[in-house]
Amino acid sequence: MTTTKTIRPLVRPRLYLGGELSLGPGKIDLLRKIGECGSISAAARELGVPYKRAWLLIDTLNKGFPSPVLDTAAGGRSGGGARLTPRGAALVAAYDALESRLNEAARKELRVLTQLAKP
Amino acid sequence: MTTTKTIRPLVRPRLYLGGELSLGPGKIDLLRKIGECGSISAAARELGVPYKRAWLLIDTLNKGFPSPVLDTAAGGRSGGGARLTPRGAALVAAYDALESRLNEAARKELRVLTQLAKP
DNA sequence: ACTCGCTATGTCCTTAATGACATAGCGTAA
DNA sequence: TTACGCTATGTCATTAAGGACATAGCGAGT
Repeated sequence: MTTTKTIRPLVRPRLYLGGELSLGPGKIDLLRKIGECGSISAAARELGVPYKRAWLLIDTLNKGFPSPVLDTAAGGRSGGGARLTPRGAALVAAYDALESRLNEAARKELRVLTQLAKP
Repeated sequence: MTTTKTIRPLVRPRLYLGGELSLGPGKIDLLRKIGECGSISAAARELGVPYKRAWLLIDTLNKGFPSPVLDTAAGGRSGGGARLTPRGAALVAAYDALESRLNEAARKELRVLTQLAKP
């Protein structure tokens, strides 16, 4: 195995934010991709998931949070699209901060665990 | 069912330790319980999971790690039992250390996220 | 008016995950 | 030598999750 430049985090937390609402790497990656692509369907294509599934994930977020994470529009020349709301963007940012914080903080403990796995 | 005084951490990481081997809260809790109870079946009963399932989880750990996480014995007055091997105990300890480290380190970021969920 | 690409939603089928139940084997103590 | 409580393993049914398709509606541009 070769070394990689960007270190893939070993810890990608799934958070339980009360009730039915959970937030893990899948939804975050999707959300981020939608932000980049400007539409749910384009993001779904790039991530290789069916549109329906992507939409469903977003729907749980929109319903779970007090206000939607996406602004969507149907119709128009390009068919419409989707953009992150301030809350959606804040979510991605907060998750990213959390993730890097966790991986930084847990370096030592992770080393112990990976050592236990392959000595 | 017993009540627990300790606060349930918001972050309970699932770790991917290479290949098929993953380690999350379920297996750790089971392992810990087995250590307390001295048998797989007693732990399974207390956790409310079928023995088969508990055994299966342990089996993946025993196969995934270079040496087993449990010492088991069938037969005898009490029917036998199971005890954590040094590796098993180290696993639980390392996971606990990781978990508390993560929750401590990420307090601020977690607050941001929970705020986003319920304002 | 028609087209296009998107959002939004319903239905169905297949497959993976899980639980329930059954059973064999073991060894110590009575 | 019998009984007991555990480990270990197989089989089967049920359920939950995921994917594949189908379809309606929208609206700016041509």
